[in-house]
Formats: sequence, C-alpha cells, structure tokens
Amino acid sequence: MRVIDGDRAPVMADVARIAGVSHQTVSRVLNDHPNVRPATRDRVLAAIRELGYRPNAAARTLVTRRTNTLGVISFNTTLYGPASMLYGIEQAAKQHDYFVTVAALAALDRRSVLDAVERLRDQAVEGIIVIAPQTTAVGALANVPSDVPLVAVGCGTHSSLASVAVDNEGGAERATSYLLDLGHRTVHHMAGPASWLDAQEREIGWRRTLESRGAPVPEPLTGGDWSARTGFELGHRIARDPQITAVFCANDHMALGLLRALQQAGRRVPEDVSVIGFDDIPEAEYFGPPLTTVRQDFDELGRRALRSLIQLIDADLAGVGRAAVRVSIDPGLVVRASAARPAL
Amino acid sequence: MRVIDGDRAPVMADVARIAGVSHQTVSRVLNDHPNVRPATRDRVLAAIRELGYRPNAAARTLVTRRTNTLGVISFNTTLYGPASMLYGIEQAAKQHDYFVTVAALAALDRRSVLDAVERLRDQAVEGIIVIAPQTTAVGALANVPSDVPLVAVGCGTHSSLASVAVDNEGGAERATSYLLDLGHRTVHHMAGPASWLDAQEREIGWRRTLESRGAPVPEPLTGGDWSARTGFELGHRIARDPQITAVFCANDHMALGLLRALQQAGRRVPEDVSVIGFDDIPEAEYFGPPLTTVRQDFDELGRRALRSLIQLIDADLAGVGRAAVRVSIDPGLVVRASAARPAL
DNA sequence: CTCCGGAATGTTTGCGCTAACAATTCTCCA
DNA sequence: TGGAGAATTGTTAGCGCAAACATTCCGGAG
Repeated sequence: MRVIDGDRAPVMADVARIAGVSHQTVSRVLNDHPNVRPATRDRVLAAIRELGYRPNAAARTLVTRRTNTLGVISFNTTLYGPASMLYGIEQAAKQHDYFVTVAALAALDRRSVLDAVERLRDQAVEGIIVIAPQTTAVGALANVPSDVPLVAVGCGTHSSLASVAVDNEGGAERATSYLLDLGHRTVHHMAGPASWLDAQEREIGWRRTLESRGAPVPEPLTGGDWSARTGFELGHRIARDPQITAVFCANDHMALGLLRALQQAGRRVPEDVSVIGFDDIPEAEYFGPPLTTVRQDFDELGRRALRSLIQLIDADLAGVGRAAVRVSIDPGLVVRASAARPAL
Repeated sequence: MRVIDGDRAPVMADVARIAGVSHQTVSRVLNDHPNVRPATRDRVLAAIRELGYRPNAAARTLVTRRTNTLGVISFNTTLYGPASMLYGIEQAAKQHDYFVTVAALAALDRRSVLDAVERLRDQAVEGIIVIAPQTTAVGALANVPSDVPLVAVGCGTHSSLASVAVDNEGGAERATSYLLDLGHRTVHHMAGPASWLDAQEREIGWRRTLESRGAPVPEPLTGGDWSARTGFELGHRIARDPQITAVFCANDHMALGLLRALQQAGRRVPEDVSVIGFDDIPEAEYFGPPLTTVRQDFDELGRRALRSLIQLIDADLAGVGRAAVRVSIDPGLVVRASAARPAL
C-alpha cells in the first residue's frame, strides 16, 4: 500500500483512511448516494476538508464516460455578437454544471472548421456549439460525424443542423417597413459579407419588403465585412448620391462608418439621410446621432443554444433519437434619432 | 478478454489487434517514440484510420497527470478588451497544444473569483489566466493556494502575482502631455471605475503629468463604468463648463459618450473641446470626429500572458522555482482629429 | 432470544492508457 | 559464424475512481 508522502495530492484512499472508512464510502458521500449514515458522512466530509481533497476528474471521467465539458467554436470572439453569445453560453453552462472549452477559428474555410471540431472531440467534449454562421462553416458541419451533438447558432433554417437563430428576415423587414412608413420612396441596403447567412437573410428580408410594398429595389451595396471601416468606405458612395434618403445597414458597426462618411460629406442624419442598423450594440445609443436599429438579444441566443445542446446530449444519453431542435428568436426595432421622415 | 461489439468506441487494444501488434506499440506510435520500425508504424496508423480510433484523453490524463488544459477567468467577455485577449490567448494556446476553458465571473466580489478558480481547478487545468484587473479580484487571488500557476492580465505591478500589463501610466502620460503640448492650460480626466487597476493607473499617470508640468490638477470626473452611457452622463457636466478645453477619457467607450454629450450641447470637437480616449477600439477611427486615443494591443497582451503562463507551468514541471514573471507592454498614441490646439 | 430484511459499509474489478521492465529480433564486426 | 549491443516489440503494473457484488450491522417481528 502506498504511503502518503506529503507531496502528492491526496486521493480518495487517503480520505478514507483518515475518516476510518473504505474509499467506496467516500465515493458514496461525494456522489450523494442515499445509504450513508449521517455521522459517517460528516466524518468523511471532515476528512475531505482536512486534506483539501479534490476528486480526480480524469479518473471519474474514465469510469463514468462523462467529461461535463462542452465546446464552443467561434470565428471571431472579438465581435460583439459572438462575444456576447459566448458569455451567455458560459453563464448557462455553469448552471448546468458544464465546463466550456473554446476553439477559435483561424480562418473561415471548411478545413479550419473541421479542425476545430476535431480538436474539441479529442478533448472528449460532450457537445459542441458553433458560432460561425457562414455558408462554408455550415457546409463543413454537414460532414461532421454525428456522434457528437452539435448546435449551430444563427445558421438559419437552411441546414439540417439543430440551430438557434434570430429571425433576420423579420428584423430586416421591420427596419425596411419602418423607413417606408416614414415616407421614403425606397430604402437602400448596405449588405454584410455575402458568405454570412445573417447577411444573406437580412438582404432577403429587405428585398422582399420592398417588393411587397411595390417600392423600387436598388442595387445593394456589397463588399462590407461588418466593420466600421468598410461601412465608411461604402458610405462615401452613398454620400455622393443625393437620391438616397434611407439606408438599412446590415449591422451597427457598418452603420457607424456610414454615419461618419455622411457627416464628412456634409449630409445630415436624419434630415438628409435616414440610417438604421442591426444588432443594437451598447454604443449605438451614443452614436451621432443615436442609431435606430434592430435589436438582437445575444445573451439569450447563447442561453437558448446551450439549452438546446443539453437537450440533445440528454436525448443521446437516454438513447432517444434526437429531434432536430430549431429555435427562432424575434428581434425588435429600437427607435432612436437616426431615422426620420424624408425632406419634402 | 472483451469482444469488440460494433457499438463501443474503439480502444487501443482494438487497434493493436488489427495491426497485429501489442497495444504498447500503438501507444508508442501515438506518442512518437523513436524505436518503432516504419513498416510497423504504417500498419498501426492504417489500423487507426480504419477504426477511426481516437485516444481516450481521460485515460491518458490519468497516467500522465497532464490535462493540456488552461483556464481563463474573465469578468466580462463582452467588453472589447477582454474579448480580444481571450482571442489572443486561444490562438496562442492552440499553437502550444493546450485547450482553453473559460470561466466567466458572475460578479466582482472575492467570492466569485475564488469560485471560478475552484471550478477550474476541479477540472484540473494546468494553469490559469485571470482577466479581471480589479482590486477585489487581485486581493482574492492573493489567497489562492499556489499549487496552480496563475497569471494576471493587467494587474499592474501592485501585487505579487505574475502579470502581463500595459503601461497604463505611460499611456496616460502620453495622452496628457500631448494635450498640454497642443497648448491647453490643463487637461480634465474622465476616470474609469475606481475598483479597476487600469483606471487607477491611468488616473495616476494623468495626475503626475499635470503636476510635473506645473498645470493645475482639476477634480477628475468619477462614477464612470467604462460604458458609453456613463461617459454620456458625465459628459453633460463637462459640456456645461466652458472652461474645459481638453479631456482625457479612461477608455474609448466613455469618450464616445462624451462626444455625444458635447455634440448635443452644441460644443464642437476639437474646436471647443479636445478629447482623447484609451484602447483604440476598431470603431474609434469612425467616431465623429475620429478619436485620438492610446492604443492597446490586446491580442499581443493575450499572447504574452499565455507565454508567461506556459513558462510557469514548465518551470513547475521541471521543479524549478518560479520567477515572478512580469511583462509590461508599451502603448502608443494614435493621433486623429478629436484633439487640437485650443481656441485662442 | 432468534431470525429476517433492509440499511450501511467493504472488496473486487476494470475503465484505457503510459511507464517500467522483459523478451525478442536485428546489426555489424571480430 | 558467433555473439555483443542496439533496435524493436511484448508484458505487467498501476493511475484514481465508480459500479457490481459481498459482507456486516441493526431493529423489530415472532
């Protein structure tokens, strides 16, 4: 029998010896088994405290086959949306006693996505949440062996994946309708990157609204990458065109760039041009002028994704077939000063 | 001997049987041991591919006592700074073959910090990076048992912790000097939350610069929490005071709120008031007007923190005493339009 | 008292892997 | 051709834990 030599971390047997019981009784106490006499339980707990004992997660995993770990794959955790979702996911995971391991994507090709999945599976995560709503990512995920539960955030209804998404089309429609209702003849659109599903869906929602209302459908401004920088660059074109009175931007950061470009060109917002964004980042309220925008509850999105994933995991454990969960969240329009009636 | 029954995941012994070798040889191939004949190695690799074998991380951990996992504790991963650092950390961790588990702090009290540390230690992380540069957090960390390597990001030189930090005082000095050099009589300061070390240090740097240059030291504006909202609220006070011609804000988001408040009050930037921020978030360039600010390289900060942590871990493994690593990174001033000479 | 049945506790086994040691096969030079 | 020594492979023994089974303990019915 191994003698305890001060240095090594205590193990269950050490606790057992101190408490005068078998290691199995210690295990029972730790796992809340019913048939342990209160007095014994107290002795064990005292011994645990005395030694500063901490169960060995690897040993437990080896025998239970559970790691209590989930993986999150994200393209760019620096963006406000992904960062907020990650936060929501982690908060919720904590409550469900799961750990969260992150895997940032180096690039957006199929390969990177699959590599990230492999990495997480090597670590034996019990499930994966993917925050990478790009067509390539979704395509790559279709090839993932289905032995690990997987939920995609914001991957629309296009794929066969379980998913949690905001109703992008609905949000775009709300923004576009609002501008038309204000009296604008039509609404221009500064689109997000074409490879992102969110960008595609927002554009679709915008286009459909114009068509159904009989408004002309101008060419959308493409080439944006969600950043204020590209919003600024595309904004120059808008600023030059006096015909344009209303712009729906695919996100708030690009809207910020647009506001800047308009200001630089001497065009007033909202008097000359109305602008609406998408996301409602915390700063949007303090743009010049405050930005009317479509609000996404990223936190909630993260929580819902986690809940869906846990449902999948539990179904797997119970041997039940997985239902293809698909949750959609409704975004609302937040009205501020950046959109108004057009000048007569 | 267990018979393989289709359903269960293949284990090393299964690979060994297919390849016609012992499981130990499979282990040697997986761990790149030198003395394996190429032909044997190929047979083993073929068997691994055929079965889709994936080593069991828990079993390996149990015997090697290494989890290849690091923990990151962060207060609010939604803020640009922490989010970027997390990103940098993950990228670097990947290269060093480590996994990254995140633990978001529910609140900022001692208890939450210690809970997060406990959670990560339960998962047997090999080291922890803390992104929570608040006095309470640092205080709590001092109590953490030292058997797990720990690096704090942005916790200044105040504690005994290993740390990686930006030179906040230096950055504040640079901003303040710049404004004084432009000809402003003095510089006001919109401070960050007093509980944050970064905020404290920036205020110190600002104050010291004024003192050493013989400029009057006005009362700093307190009560900010880094958000644009509080920047806006505090900004109203500044806007009312025509004496104020230059403001150094503790971060860019508060500067945004200030810009908005000044604009609302009809005061022009930089003609009437010069504003400088801190961080250089990607949007700062597109504020109205573009913001002069002190640049922090968060990505680099994250990478450096990770490198320091790995040094600590390796030192521990080698049985060498830990040197109290302390890295400081120099921030630079990014000059844009929001600061200019005062009106005569 | 005795004996029964459930509550409480102990013993054994194996999860899948790597380290340590043992055994076998090659090399190459005397 | 015969080893010595290296290269290669196999065997055994845990790592720390929880499940399965075995044993002991206890209170109450007969």
